[in-house]
Amino acid sequence: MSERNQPAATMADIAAAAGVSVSTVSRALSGSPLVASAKVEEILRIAREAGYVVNATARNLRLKRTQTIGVVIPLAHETGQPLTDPFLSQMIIHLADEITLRGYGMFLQKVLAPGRDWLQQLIGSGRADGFIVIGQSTERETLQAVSDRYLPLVVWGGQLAGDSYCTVGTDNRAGSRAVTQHLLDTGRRRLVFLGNPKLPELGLRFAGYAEALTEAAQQDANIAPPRSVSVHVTANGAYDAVRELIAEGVEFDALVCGSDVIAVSALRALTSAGLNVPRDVAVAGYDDIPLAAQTNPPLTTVHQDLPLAAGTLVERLFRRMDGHDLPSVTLPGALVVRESTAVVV
Amino acid sequence: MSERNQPAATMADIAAAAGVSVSTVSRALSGSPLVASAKVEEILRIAREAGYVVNATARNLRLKRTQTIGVVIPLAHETGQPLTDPFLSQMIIHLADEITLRGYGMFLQKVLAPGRDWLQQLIGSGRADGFIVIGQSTERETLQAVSDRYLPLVVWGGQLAGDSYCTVGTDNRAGSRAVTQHLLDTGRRRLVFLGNPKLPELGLRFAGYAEALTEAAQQDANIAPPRSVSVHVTANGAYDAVRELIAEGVEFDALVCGSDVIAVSALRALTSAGLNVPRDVAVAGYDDIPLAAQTNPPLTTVHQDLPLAAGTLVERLFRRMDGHDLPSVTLPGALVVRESTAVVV
DNA sequence: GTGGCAACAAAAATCGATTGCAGTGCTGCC
DNA sequence: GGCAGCACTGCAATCGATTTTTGTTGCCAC
Repeated sequence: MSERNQPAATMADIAAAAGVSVSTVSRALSGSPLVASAKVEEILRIAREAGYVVNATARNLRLKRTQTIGVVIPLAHETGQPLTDPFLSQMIIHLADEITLRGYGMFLQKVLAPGRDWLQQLIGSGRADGFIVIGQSTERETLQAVSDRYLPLVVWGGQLAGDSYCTVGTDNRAGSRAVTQHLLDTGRRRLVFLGNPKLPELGLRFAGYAEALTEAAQQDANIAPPRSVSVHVTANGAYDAVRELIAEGVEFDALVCGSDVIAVSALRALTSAGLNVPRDVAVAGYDDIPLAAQTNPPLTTVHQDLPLAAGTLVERLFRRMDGHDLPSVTLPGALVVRESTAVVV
Repeated sequence: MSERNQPAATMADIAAAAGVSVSTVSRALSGSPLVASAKVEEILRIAREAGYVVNATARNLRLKRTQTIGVVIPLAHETGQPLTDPFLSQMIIHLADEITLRGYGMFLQKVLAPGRDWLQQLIGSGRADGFIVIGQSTERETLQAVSDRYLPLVVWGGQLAGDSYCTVGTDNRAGSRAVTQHLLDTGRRRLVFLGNPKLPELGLRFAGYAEALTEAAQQDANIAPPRSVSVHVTANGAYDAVRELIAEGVEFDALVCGSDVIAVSALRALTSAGLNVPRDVAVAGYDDIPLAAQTNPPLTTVHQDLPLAAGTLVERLFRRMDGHDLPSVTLPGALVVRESTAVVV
């Protein structure tokens, strides 16, 4: 819009002002060699003076592409919760970086209450040339159904058996296994997993935890069997869960948390219950958010390389947009040992 | 797209399948009373079976509205830096919440190297019905120029004298003044400000700091004059700056940091230099990001209510989109005292 | 029997940019 | 003389939905 409450100039206006046809203006603006260079300059000058900008909507309609990537966050599992996990919000920023770098825009959509065809709707609407879905939530079937027919789609999250859609994520199972092994190696014997294993990523992390435990139990009968405590995604979910665990008299000397956010909350709960970390209980997280290095004590966790993850997601997506049907990628995670799992002598 | 590599169904296809005209389909889909209800049901059924979704681009072109809000992050001052400040990334998430709640989509755009008319371009492109600009960066003139002619624009940031565009932000000057006063009250005398005062928000925070100092100096000659140390926005910017400050032999017993991110970095620098916080040096931040409560020691800072801020931004924007020319708002900030500024007896 | 009026459906124009194709007037070659 | 080529330019169709206009029913009353 050039003036307040005044319709924006169109290409036809510029054409009229320059005394040429609309197509000539279009070509001049797009640097086509089919227009005399003197005329191009004049048209550009007039367009500049009029503050003319090509209307993206009209162009998109005509060209059937939007120069836009859709980033979708389905939140089926905990409706209404604001998404405050720093890991995810940082992910979005990094995605924005990568997408902007490639000259695309980013259309961010939170799906509060996924309906029957939410993803179909989004894709069908033609708002974006490709989609990145952050987290599978409980929407695996939807993703599965859509990916059979729609190529430019990439999902952030753990790779699950039987899923045909393209995911990018760290090896949740291996990461969690490494953390659990580390805890066992440092003498912990009664490890509880904190998080809802029904969510895809947390399920894999629970599996890794359970695997390590079961294996170790064959050597050492003192190792308690796997046990998971589900946790709400609210700010105090883990806090409440841990307090409850203590109140119930459950014995444990380590908490394997499904995420750093859960771990931080668990730390608070333990401390407030008079337990010392790491002396009485070791705590490990997952993600390595910036906060993890700053907690008291600093948190042992599994590092996920966010810039790499975002870069890989976007790179995969663009190649899929070019028609290549690429498989899923599993990125390495790295165990980061800090004081929250230290051995107190 | 309904099938891989197959063009999506259009309204004309649905019309043909239903044996009616396109306009009838359009009306049926939009619930117009001008179509017999039996026919409506049949059309809806056919559309559903075909997996038909109205093409947003075409609709937008026709209706001249996009149901989309543009969120823009200009990064003129530190080009190429990924935006990892948790405060800003959380802000984006909260904005996404508010925007989604109102049935709009969010178009997120990072502007890496603002050109002459970046905002004009963005607005003129017609990609969004209104824009939220996060941070004024060095782009005050651009904002000024645009806001004279374009109403649906709201800016997050400090309110500066002479700016006519609509801003929403906390009272940076007062917040910083309160922190500084708190430090003076607890016995600190040589306070250094950490951050680049040329950036709008940091300028206001520096002003508040300087005000408090200058006033107090009239009572107490021992109070050192205001002094600011500019800091790069990189991960280690503040770290380096503080180490340098120490190396230069500058004496200080408190650091008033322009943001929590700066403060956290400063904490590390002080600790690594063998200084104790808060005994030797008090450190205060600004923003109250989640991390601030978890640092060692926990950080005194100025809390900014992020959900409220995002809500206000969006609410203002929507009312401006309705044609109301609303003035700027200043939200309250709250001093949060934690151990990083405690008095050690 | 027909004029008048609903009630509805179909055709056509609209939104703004892009593009295939058909000119434009002129030169040069066969 | 006729036709191809040159270096452009412009007409008109296209994209897919919406809205306006126009047209066609059916029904009732006079």
